[in-house]
Amino acid sequence: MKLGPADAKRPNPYDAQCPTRQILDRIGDKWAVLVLGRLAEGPVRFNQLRREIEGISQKMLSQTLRELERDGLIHRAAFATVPVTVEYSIAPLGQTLVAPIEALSRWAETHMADVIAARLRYDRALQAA
Amino acid sequence: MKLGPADAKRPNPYDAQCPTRQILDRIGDKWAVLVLGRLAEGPVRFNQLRREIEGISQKMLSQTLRELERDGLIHRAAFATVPVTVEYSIAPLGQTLVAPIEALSRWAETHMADVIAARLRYDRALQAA
DNA sequence: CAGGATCCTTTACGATACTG
DNA sequence: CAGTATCGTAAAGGATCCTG
Repeated sequence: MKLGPADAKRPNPYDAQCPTRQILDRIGDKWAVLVLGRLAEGPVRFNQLRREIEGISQKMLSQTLRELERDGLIHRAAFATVPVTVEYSIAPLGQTLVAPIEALSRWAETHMADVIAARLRYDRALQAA
Repeated sequence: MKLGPADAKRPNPYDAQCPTRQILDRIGDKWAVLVLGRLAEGPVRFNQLRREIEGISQKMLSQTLRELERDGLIHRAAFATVPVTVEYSIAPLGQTLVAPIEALSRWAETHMADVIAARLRYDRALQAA
């Protein structure tokens, strides 16, 4: 994106069609990141995934998987067993997204203490007023 | 975070309190990223910001600014002029967050074409069925 | 100018029930 | 097993009006 003011020459982040915005929307999706993270470790089946990602509803899981697959970030393989078996795995494209996400994770781990301290200061200042 | 399965030894991303999740939530916030990006360019006042970030409502802008300030990512300076003047600027902590966000932006710009192609394939495959 | 308070609509999401 | 469909609630967000 190059963070900056609107500029006709480069993608305008204010535009819903801006690539960065679309990716940010995906990253911002709690479940999408968790699913991608799990699949980065290796292929998993639907219900196994559901068990491992505690708290996700089956609706959100299937919805998240469909969107990730549609974007080419993960791959879905169905086997005609009885009952049917479906295995999800990370796609090459999705693999390339893992590093930037991890960069953000490292920022979070490195600076979270500062953020929390800032919040305490802010809340205390409010209290005083 | 280190994307991976739940593991008692490292922060559990499924936990709402996980630092990574909290940061991801913030980054996922459309307006927060845009505001931070604009402030990275230099200090701006409220209504100027509102004009530059096309499409943001005053409610969302003030709400976003408050959260960013609370997290220590930006700074708010009020001047007792008449009428009052308030200038927002990026804080040192916020500055350190710019790079990881830009990494994500670069990923988006680099791979968006692939994502769009994947979507077309996916949608066409559905159509065929 | 820089917001707070209110209302109202839209969306997200969980829970539940059903199917190939 | 791996989902889809439906429903109801809760939360997000825009529009509008008001104020120091």
